[in-house]
Amino acid sequence: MRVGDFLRAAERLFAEKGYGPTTMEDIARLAEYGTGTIYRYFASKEALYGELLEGKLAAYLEHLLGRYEAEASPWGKLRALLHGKMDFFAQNREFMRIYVKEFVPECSSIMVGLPPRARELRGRCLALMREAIEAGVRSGDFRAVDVDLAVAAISGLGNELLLHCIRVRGGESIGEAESFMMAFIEKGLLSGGRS
Amino acid sequence: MRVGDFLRAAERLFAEKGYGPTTMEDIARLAEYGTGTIYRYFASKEALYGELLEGKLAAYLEHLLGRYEAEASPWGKLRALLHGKMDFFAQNREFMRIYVKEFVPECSSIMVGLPPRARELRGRCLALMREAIEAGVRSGDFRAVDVDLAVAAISGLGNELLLHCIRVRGGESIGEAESFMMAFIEKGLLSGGRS
Amino acid sequence: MRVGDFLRAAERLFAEKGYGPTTMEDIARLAEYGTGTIYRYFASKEALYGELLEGKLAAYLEHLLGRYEAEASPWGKLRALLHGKMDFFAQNREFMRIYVKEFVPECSSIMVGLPPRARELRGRCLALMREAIEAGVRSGDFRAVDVDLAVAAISGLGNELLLHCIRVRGGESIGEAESFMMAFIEKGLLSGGRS
Amino acid sequence: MRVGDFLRAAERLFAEKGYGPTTMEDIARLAEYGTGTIYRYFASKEALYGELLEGKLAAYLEHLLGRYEAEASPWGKLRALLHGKMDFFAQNREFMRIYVKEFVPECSSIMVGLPPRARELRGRCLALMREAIEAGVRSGDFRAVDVDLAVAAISGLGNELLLHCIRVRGGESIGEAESFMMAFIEKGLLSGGRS
DNA sequence: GATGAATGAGGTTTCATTCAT
DNA sequence: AATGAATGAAACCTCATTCAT
Repeated sequence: MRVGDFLRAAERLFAEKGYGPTTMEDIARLAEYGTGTIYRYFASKEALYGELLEGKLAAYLEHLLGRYEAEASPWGKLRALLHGKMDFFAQNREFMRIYVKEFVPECSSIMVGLPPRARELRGRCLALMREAIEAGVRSGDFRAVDVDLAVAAISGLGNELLLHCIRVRGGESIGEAESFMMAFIEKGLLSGGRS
Repeated sequence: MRVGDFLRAAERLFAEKGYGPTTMEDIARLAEYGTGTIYRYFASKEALYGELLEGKLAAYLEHLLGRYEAEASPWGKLRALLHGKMDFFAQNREFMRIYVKEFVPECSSIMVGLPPRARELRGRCLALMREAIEAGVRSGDFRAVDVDLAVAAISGLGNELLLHCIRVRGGESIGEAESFMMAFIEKGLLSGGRS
Repeated sequence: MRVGDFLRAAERLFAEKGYGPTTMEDIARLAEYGTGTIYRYFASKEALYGELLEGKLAAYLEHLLGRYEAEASPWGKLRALLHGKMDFFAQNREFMRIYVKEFVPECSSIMVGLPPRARELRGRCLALMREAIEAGVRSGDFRAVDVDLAVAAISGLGNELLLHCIRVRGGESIGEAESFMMAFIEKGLLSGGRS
Repeated sequence: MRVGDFLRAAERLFAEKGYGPTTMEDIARLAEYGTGTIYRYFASKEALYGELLEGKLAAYLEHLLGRYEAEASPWGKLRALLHGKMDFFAQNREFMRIYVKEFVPECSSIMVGLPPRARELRGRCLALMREAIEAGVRSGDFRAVDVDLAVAAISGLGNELLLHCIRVRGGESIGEAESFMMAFIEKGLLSGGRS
């Protein structure tokens, strides 16, 4: 399908060079179509970018939801989300770079112009983690933390670990990073105490 | 000083709109100079960006070093670094957005073009944390974790918490976020165990 | 062909105003295209200039070669070259101005930036005359002169005569100038002696 | 004298880089004055260029006139002019490059904007040669040539020989070139005949 | 539907000239 | 008188978008 060809090409180029430096001609050439053809499927460069984000985020949410709902306990749900994240991005490394650039610095003015649906999807992904943590705090499984801070901390931690795996280790050791992450979230860094 | 005027204006605009969408005319107008004047102080837009990063990172490193060296224990050093980070970025919110955009997704191709000195400074900031964690692991104060993963995790966690504070709470509650972060790094999220 | 349109427009404007004062917009307007269109065919202003020189010099060399090789005697060859020169530039008056500006003052620093192929072509044109004169000196048909000086003298003499024809006489009397040149080269200016 | 400092600096830079690429700041720096100071002595870049040309051409005319008037015979006058030319330019090599660029391709449109006095001075230099040749033709010392063509030919020949000397031989062998030129003008290139 | 040549608005950069000091 | 920081017009060049084929 042509739409998919363009999205795939755009994903690769946006991840490699960033949004600005990527030209519509680059995308068309990589997708092996004429430049003008893109405009039959996307209204503009911005719209193409928006649809790319939306599509990927929808897949990400789907990916998380299945695992999330299969678990009952808060800690199980949280582990499912974290595993799902590592899993999804390990298989979508190009998208990960876009995702991080776009959402990590989700400060007000930067988001201007982003399609509302992409925002909403991203919000629903985060809401799952919020739910899990809230439940865990309520049930006493987790410490009595500020839930929003916990969501932010765990998100950032996971993103950076994923980037580290790709950056330093060529993406080979995501399993190891995941184990580390689980232990870190469970027990922190200091030794002693919990056996 | 003119150089400072331009750097301040550039910092604000790069933080708000990102590098690409910010024009030299924007910067000049905000600094209240003519467009051509910038070029008496900076060779190009890229050079201006580079000098901005370098200057800020040098200040950041300085800021960290003082606190870091004043502490003796690994946990003290790590806390000093984390406090120094929150502190510095709380006072340099605009730079923080640039910092996160630039360094969080430090994947190979994205870094191309960044001035080597900025890279080096950033590397030295991270090296401090690496040292502290390594020492803690050696002394047995910290669990026997992979040091690189720990550095990545703690960096990402801190960045995201900072962003969260600015994003959601208008930057008022950095102290609270810092307390949360310390406890999270110390003990993790799960309750029980360590008293 | 578009490339040709641009080359023709550029030739005319570079000849009239020189390289610096001619703008890409001038060229585009004269060629009846939009400014940006030039860049689909030429990488830069410099590249356009280079390709213009190369194309014309290649044609000039071709033009000379045919006549040159058809002659056997040194004097015949030299006359062929001189006639070929007058002929070619009479039909390429605009290029002549560029040629003279570019190659007459072929002093080291001025040549910087000229495309190597253009230099080479120009060198091959001069080499033909050098060959002819060398042969004539060897055969005794010509006086025993320094060949390099003779090449320079005859080149400069021809260039200036061509310019004179265009300048003063509107280019109508190139035939007359050619006759003068042949006689001048043959016998010099002084009367008496050779019958 | 400041005016002289600026003219000297401008001469050197215009000769090296050409008119366009030379900036007023370049000139001021080389003359060791502030940029703005130039404008106390010259109305504009163009005016500076014009005055440079005028001054040099006036000196050139002076240089020629003395030698010219000291000779009585047409051939003597012509030789005086040619020797004067080689002499003057041998001592004013930087100016020579400017002179050639400016006057060799003296085609209508290129001269637009040149100060009338510079044109006039250049005209008077050429007029001397014209006079000498006219006299020689009238007296029968020279062949019955078209005087204008002869002036053009001899001018171009001399210019190119001068350039050749600087280009190829580093300006060391102007004497040799002058001898060649005299013989060439006298007898042409072909052997035989006149002893 | 598909194309890719054409476009021109807009960005970066240069530099002759001005003017407050 | 001398300066050099400041300027802004104008140059080169890019690229998202259009549209005739």
